[in-house]
Amino acid sequence: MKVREGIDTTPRGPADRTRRAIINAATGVLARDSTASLGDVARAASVGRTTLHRYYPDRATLVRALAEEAFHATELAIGASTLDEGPASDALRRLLYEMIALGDRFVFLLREPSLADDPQVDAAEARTTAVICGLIARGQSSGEFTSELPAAWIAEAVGSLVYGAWVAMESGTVPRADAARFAAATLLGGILTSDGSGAT
Amino acid sequence: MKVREGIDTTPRGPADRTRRAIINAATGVLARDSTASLGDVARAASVGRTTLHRYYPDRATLVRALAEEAFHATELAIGASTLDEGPASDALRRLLYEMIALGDRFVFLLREPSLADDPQVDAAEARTTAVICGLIARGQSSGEFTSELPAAWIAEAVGSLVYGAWVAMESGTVPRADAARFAAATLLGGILTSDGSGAT
DNA sequence: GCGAGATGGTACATTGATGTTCCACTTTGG
DNA sequence: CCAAAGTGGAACATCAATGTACCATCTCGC
Repeated sequence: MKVREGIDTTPRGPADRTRRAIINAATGVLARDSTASLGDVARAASVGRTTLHRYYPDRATLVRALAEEAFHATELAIGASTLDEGPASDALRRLLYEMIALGDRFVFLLREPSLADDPQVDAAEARTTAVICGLIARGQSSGEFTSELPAAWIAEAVGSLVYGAWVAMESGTVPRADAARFAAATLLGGILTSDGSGAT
Repeated sequence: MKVREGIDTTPRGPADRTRRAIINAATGVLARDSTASLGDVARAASVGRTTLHRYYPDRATLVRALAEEAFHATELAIGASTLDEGPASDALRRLLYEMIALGDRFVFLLREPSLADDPQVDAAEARTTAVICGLIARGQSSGEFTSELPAAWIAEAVGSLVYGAWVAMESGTVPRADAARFAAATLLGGILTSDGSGAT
C-alpha cells in the first residue's frame, strides 16, 4: 500500500472512490464529534467497518490521512486566494471566503485532540500561518491594516472567525450564503459604525 | 500542566477544598484535551483516582458539574460587565475582558463533545446568548454598532474571538496581558486603518 | 461463465478506561 | 489523645472500542 494516497485530487481508480467517501464522511463526523467511534465513521460513509479498516488499519492512520487531506485543501484554498495580488484587504477577504468554503476540513484540524501536539501538523500549521502573517504584514506596511495589532494575533483572529462562521452556519444562526461576508466585514471593519457617534 | 488555583468563591467546608481542586484541575485538563482519562484528571488535581470517584462517581457527573460551574462563572462575568450601563461599545469591551478572564472555563464549554447536544447546556447557552444579543441590539439601535450584521452573528463572533484569544495566550502567540485588548480592538474597530487609504 | 477485486458481516482477542470494593494510613476537630 | 472523616492504593469486574481473521457475496471486465 502506497503511503500517500488520499491526498491527490486525480479521480483515479474506480474503487478509490471508496477512499474519498471515507475521507469525506470521516472528516464530517470527526469535526462534529472527535470522540465518535470508527463504527460511526463507517456508517456515515455507508461502508462496513471492515472496509474502513482495510483502507486505514488504524484510527491513528485514518486521522493522519484526514489531516493531510485537510491541510492540502487548506493550502489549495490559500493558493486560490492569490494573496499577493491587489489590495491586502481584498486578498484577506478572498482568503476568508476560501477558508470558510473548506467547511469541515478546517474545523476538523482545530478539534481533533490527537493532532494537538503532532509535529507534522505543527509544521504544516506553521507554514500556513506564516503565509497568512505575510499577507497581514503586507497590509500593515501598505497602511491598509492597523499596526496596533500584531500580525500573529490577526492571523489567529482569522482562524477564530472562520471557526465561528462554521459554527454559526452549522447551528443555522447564519445562512451559509452570508457567513463568509459577515466574517469578512467583522474582521476588516469591526462592528462600530464609521463615525462612532451614538447618534440615532 | 499547571492549573490555576485561587478561583474559589465560597470558602465553605474544610475538605470541600478538594472538590474545588478537582473542579479547577479537571476544567483545565479537559479544556485542553477532552479525551483525557480520569486518571489524568486525578493526577492534575493531585488527588487519587479513588478520591475523584468519591466526589464524582461518573465521568458524566463530573463533566456536568464542570459545566454548571463554568456556566455559573460565565453568568457572573456577564453580570460583572454591567452590560446595561454606559455606551454599548464600552459594555462590550468589558464583556470581552471578563470572558477572556474566564480562561479555561469558557473554552471547556466549547470543547467538551458530550456537552454538544445536552438540553441543560443548550438552555443555559441560549440564556447567555440572549443577553449578549440584547447588548448588541442596544448598540445597534443607538447607532453605535453597525446594523448590517445580524446581532446573532456578532454574538457568535464574540465567542469566537474569546476562544481565539485563549488559544493565542495558550500558545504564547500573545501575552496574557494583551489578549483581551487585542480581541476588543479587533471586534469593535476591525483591522482596517480608519481612512482605508493605502497611503504609506 | 469465470476469476479477480472489492465489500460486508460475523466472530473473536485485546486493550484501556471505567467504576467498585476493601483496607491501611493520615489528618483533624473535639 | 481519640474517634471520625478524608484520603490513596491495590485489586478486582465490566465494558466499549478497537483491530484481526475468515468467509460469503457481489460486481466487474473479459
